[in-house]
Amino acid sequence: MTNADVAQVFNEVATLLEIKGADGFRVSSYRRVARTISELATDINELAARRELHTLEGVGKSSVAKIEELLETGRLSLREELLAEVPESVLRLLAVPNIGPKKAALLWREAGIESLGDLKTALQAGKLSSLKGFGPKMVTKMLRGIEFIERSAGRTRLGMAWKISTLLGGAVLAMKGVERAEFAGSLRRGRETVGDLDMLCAANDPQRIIRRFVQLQHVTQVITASGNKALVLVDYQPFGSLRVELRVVPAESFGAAWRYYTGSKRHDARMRERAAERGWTLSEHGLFEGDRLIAAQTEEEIYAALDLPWIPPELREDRGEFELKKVPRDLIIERHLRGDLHIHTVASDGRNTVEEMALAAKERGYEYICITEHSQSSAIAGGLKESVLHGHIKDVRAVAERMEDITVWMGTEVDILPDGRLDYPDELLAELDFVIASIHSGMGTDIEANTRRTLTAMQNPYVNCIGHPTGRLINQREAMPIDIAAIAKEAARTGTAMEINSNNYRLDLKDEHVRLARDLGAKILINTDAHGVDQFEQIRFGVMTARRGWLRKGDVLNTRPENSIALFVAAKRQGR
DNA sequence: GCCGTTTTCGGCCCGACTGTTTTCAGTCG
Repeated sequence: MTNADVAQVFNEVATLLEIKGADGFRVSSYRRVARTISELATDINELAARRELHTLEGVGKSSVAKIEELLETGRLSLREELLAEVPESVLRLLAVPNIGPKKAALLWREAGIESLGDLKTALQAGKLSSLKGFGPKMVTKMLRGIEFIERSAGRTRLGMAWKISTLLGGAVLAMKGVERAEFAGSLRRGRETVGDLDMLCAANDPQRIIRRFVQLQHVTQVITASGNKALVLVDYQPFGSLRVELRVVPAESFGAAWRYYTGSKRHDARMRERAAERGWTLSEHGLFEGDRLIAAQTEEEIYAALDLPWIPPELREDRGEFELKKVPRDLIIERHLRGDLHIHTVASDGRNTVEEMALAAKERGYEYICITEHSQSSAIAGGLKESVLHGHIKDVRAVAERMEDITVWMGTEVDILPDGRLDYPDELLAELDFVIASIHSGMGTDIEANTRRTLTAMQNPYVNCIGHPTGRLINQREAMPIDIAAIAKEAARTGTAMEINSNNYRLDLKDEHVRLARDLGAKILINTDAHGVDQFEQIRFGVMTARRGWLRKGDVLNTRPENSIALFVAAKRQGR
């Protein structure tokens, strides 16, 4: 079992206990164990073998025994006992708004509801009106919630949410009387997906702003609107629809509200603890000692009052940010990046020419790019046959000659074949400046086979980077099971970088994997995998992901000048 | 279930909102 497997079981047990009505603190301790394990840089099996499980934060005697049981037998008797009482499908009811553990238990016990489908049918038929907490308003809300779940499959990709937020933010800022408007929530923290968009604005006349807001052109449904807030559904085609919550807050306490609604919930909980230790209270209105206001106007003031540096939103996940004496000044930002080494053109499945891509990159202030078309096995993606690649190398070199103020390298995104060999011979790879190797097909379910396949590819002296290492497509395709820790160690050993693919469908490596890989010594490359000039801007999402993985400038290969990249390649080829 | 100790129990983050079997439990963030 992997760390993620163990964590999932603990999470499931927590939810099952919650439905059964177990003590809330007991429930949270299971969640805490799950979290600790999922964020662990070490293999849980190793820790268990070394008898060090008890050293983990929040893991006591009882959890040690349960982890050991899981690792030894692959099963957990507590989980099985609970599942004998509560069917697994009942867990999914919790995704519906206004249904928590209590109502889920009620639905299942009193009405025999075991799935979302059951619930929808029963709600529509008006069969639940006798149940406590299922009045007409609740029924309407729940039905809308179920429809939303069905329509959006849960969460929205960061890239789409970003587009919508930009458009909507502009509309709100343009309203008379709005002094300031900002987004909060998981969008601000740069999470790969977003549930609802949380938006804040500062204005004196909240009711007027709310009235205007619900009448905006793209608002298709008003879910609630009262006083200083509104929850609406907005629809911006072709990007899609999303729920947006706007709160109008006073400018004097904007920082308090922004911090609060940015979350994460766990980060906020830790902040409240810190406030409580000092006998203070912290809320969306500010930091208070009794009735006396200590800080509210800016986030910085609040953090400072609690003896903390201002913590960047991407770090607010309670993953160790409270132990920081100061936030690293060189935490990665977009401006640190000097180039992009994963770019497609019309020669394979891109939409722009080499020259167009190079000019667009130069426009962004990049010093270098690398053209990396697909290889012959990726037929659907217009992969280049060996003979065609020879010609393309000449074409790209010719463009490179002509370009001023930007270096254009020639590379490839070569397929990693099922046995770990590459889709081009070494002699051909040797002619290229930089080689990304990626898996595009035959992503198996066997973690050992997948891992071996990638390890083998990394051992090739011409492979400089593993592209999108897990192959996931957010909301579309699961990540293939692969041992990231093993790959990161080998990456560090062989001098191979691991990619953060900034495309908002991929964001692969994902945040926790980024941090793990960094901790194990791997260098990271943040690329866009741009298939057109319009996609360079997606680098933003890769950088956010990198920040969520706590990367600093020095951890990222493409913050280095071009000669240093060339040295990185040469060192591996020469076996240094 | 965990943790720390004033050490084997008692506390663990908490305010706002909402529907409503009207006085608060349940949910949310």
